[in-house]
This record gives sequence, structure tokens and C-alpha cells, in this order.
Amino acid sequence: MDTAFALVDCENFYVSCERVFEPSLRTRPVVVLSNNDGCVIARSQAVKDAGIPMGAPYFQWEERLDAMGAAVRSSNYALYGDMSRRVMHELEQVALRLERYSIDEAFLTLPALERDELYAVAQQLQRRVARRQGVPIRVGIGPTKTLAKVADEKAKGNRPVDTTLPPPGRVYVCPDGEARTAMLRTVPVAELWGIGAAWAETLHEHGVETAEQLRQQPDSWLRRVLTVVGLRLATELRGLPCLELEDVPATRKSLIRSRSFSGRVTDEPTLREAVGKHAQRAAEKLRAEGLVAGYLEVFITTKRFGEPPHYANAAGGTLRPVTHHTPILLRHARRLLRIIYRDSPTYKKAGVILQQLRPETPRQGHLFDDPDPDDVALMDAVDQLNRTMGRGTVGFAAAGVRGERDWTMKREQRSPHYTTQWSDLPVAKAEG
DNA sequence: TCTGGGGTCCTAGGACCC
DNA sequence: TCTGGGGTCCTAGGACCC
Repeated sequence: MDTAFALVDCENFYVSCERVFEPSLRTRPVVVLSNNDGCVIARSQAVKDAGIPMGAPYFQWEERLDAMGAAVRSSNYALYGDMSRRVMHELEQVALRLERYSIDEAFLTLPALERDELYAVAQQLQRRVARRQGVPIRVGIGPTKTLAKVADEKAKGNRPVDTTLPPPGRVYVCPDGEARTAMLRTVPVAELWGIGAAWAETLHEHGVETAEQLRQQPDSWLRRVLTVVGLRLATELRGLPCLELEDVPATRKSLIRSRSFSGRVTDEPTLREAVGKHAQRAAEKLRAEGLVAGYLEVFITTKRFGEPPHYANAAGGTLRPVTHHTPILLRHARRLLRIIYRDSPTYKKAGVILQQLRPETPRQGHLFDDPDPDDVALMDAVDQLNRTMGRGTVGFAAAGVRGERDWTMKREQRSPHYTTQWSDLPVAKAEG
């Protein structure tokens, strides 16, 4: 290999973050729940071993978790985001280049070394991150991103110990030649990065069950059945890189703000308030990133499960001139909501999507539509206040006033903001 | 009673233009 | 008896990811 790709994956990341600041959790089974305490989105090893699946509805497993003495935490994204930043910083000290792939995963490039040397580098990474941040990581290495992902799956095969210490051997380096072929024969296609349930089903119908079989398929067949995405995947499995390391984050193309409601929502005023809140938060995010939007979409849905009828609809509209101005977005959001609102359904979720994002300068066209300087000053002042005094200090009446509503989120078991709020700093006590 | 939230890429098809 | 051929832009929908 010219350069080796490494995939670093934080083990049970959200659970590991909770355990860093609450040591008593290190010896207990732990789960972290999604917003509204709805689903299980992170599980310690003991919980995985007990067969509780990712994304499982909490209410269905609550008893079982209780019986096994599991600790339950609501998600604390401020904490996880900050811990992620710290872990990435450690990895950057060792990597040639680094791509932040998700909150708990990074692709690294490493020098092309012998297999045993790569094992040593991976273990050095594990020790560094464990000692300095208390988070255990798993490392998979290969000549392409896809093979690094495969290697990461293989690394999972080594039994871990259920603590935050890095379990020995949760590292795998993709072998060459015959050994690679043998390894790929043991990998089901459904486990591959880029193959989801729908494509796995299609491949199964064609008798393609393993990664080795997939990479043997003719290019034309791959292209026809799985589009260029599948062709790239197979090419990467053959050891030829198609996917580059993206160490310069691309400018985002869309931005979503949405939430499920914790209670029942049927009337338009409540929906309007929720949509307004999301539009306001989306606008803040837009300004914080120096972007403007050219298209706004509003969507509402009834519950996904249970008895029909379900109702889901969305309406969108072009924003000319492009904008990141809260009152303008609020006005459009209300108008769009009026189009799709229907009486009587019990709504479960609402949100807004901003699209056609671009940097706010250079400003485009619309000579006579430049924003009023007073408006710009107003938005700056609002953002400044909310940054220094806390989110929601100043808002717009159309987005509702501050406070709990029957539709706001349920987060009953959230841990403190250990690393991002002075008042929540953990306190160390000396014995004796 | 109770089932998350936020993204990307690809393709097909329609509108429109020359 | 017999429909033009490309190109671009936009949107909707499907697939995938964490």
C-alpha cells in the first residue's frame, strides 16, 4: 500500500462518555436514550450481549434493563460533542491526515508500514486516547476506506472487557493476497459499509452473499444493479482506492431542525409555535456558520406506528433573496405550514429543512433587496445575547415564548454538562 | 401512554432552451 | 405511416450513513 487508511471508532461512544465522569458506571450495564427518551441509541457491551438491539424502543425493554441493573441516561449531546473534539485532537497528533467522519468515527491516513508495525501504531493510538481522554477505541486498517471499515468489523470479533480501558487486541489490519480473499469470504455483504437492507435483499436474490462474491462481479453488473455507488464499493474491496480522505470538511448543503413531540398535538397554533421554534434555531445555526439559504421546507407528520390513518406532508418555497434572517424565515414557515395543515390528526413531529445553502458573501444580485442594516444589527444582537446568556434568552414572539410545553422534549435522566458548563464541572475529592 | 435526529449521494423524469 | 437531438436545471424519491 502507498498509504494506509485507518478507521478509528470509539467503543460505545455515548456510554463511554458517561463512564468517564461517573466511574460507578464502568462496572454496570449502561444505555443512552435518544431524544424524548424514545429509543436505545448506545449500549455497553453487557447490554449488547443481552441481545438488546440498537434503536430498540425503550418502553419495550425497560423492565429487562431494570432487571439486569442497567443504568439509563438521556442523551447529552453537549457532552458527547465536546468529548468527540478532544478525542479527534489526540488522533491528529499521530495521523498523517484526519477526516472526522462522524461524532465517534474518524478516518486517518498512516504511513505504509509492515503489518506488525501498523498493529503497533494502532495500539499506541488506543493507549493515548484511553490515557488522556478515558475513551476506548477500536482500529481497523486497510489499503482503502472500505477495507479499513471491513477491518474494523473484524476487530469487533475480539472479545472486549466491559470497562473504559482499551481491551487488548481490538485492532485488525487487513491482510494481502490469499489471506485477504479468505477473510472477505467470511464477510456477509449485509455487513459492508454502503450495503443497507434493500441492497442486501437484492444481492441475496442474485445469490451474492459474501464480500468476496461481490468484488468478483463484473463492473457492468455492479453498475446496473447497485449504481456507481456499488461499483465503487466493489473496486475498493479489490484494493483500489476510489474514496478519498476528506480532511477539509465540505460546506454543508442542507440543515434540518426537527423534533418529535412528547405529548399530543392537534391544533395549528401549537404546531405553528413548534415550527417557529425550529425555524428560529435553524436560522441561528445558519448565521453561526456564515451561510444563507435559498429554499425552505416545512414538514409535519403524524405518528409512524400504530393505527392508520397517517398523515405526512411537506411544503417548500424558494427564498429570494437568499437569507438567514429569522423574521423572514418565520414568515415563510407560517405560510408553508398553512398550506399543509389539516384538522384533526394527532401530530407527532414537525420540522424545517433549509436547502440551497451558500456562504453569505459575496452577496448575489438583487440590487434593491439588500438586507436593511438595522435588521443585520438586530440579528447580531440576538445571537450575541443568546451566546452569552444561554440559548433562548431572546427570541421572536412568532416562535413562542420560553418554557416547557406539552410538546417539548422529555429528557429525564440527562447527565450534567461536565465539560461545557462551569457550574457542572466535576469535583475531585481526596480521601482521608 | 411510551418507537431519534441529521445528513449525503444517485437516478429518473419533467420543463425549458437552442 | 413513421414524432429531432442534445444540453441544463430542478425536483422527487430511494438508497445509504452515523
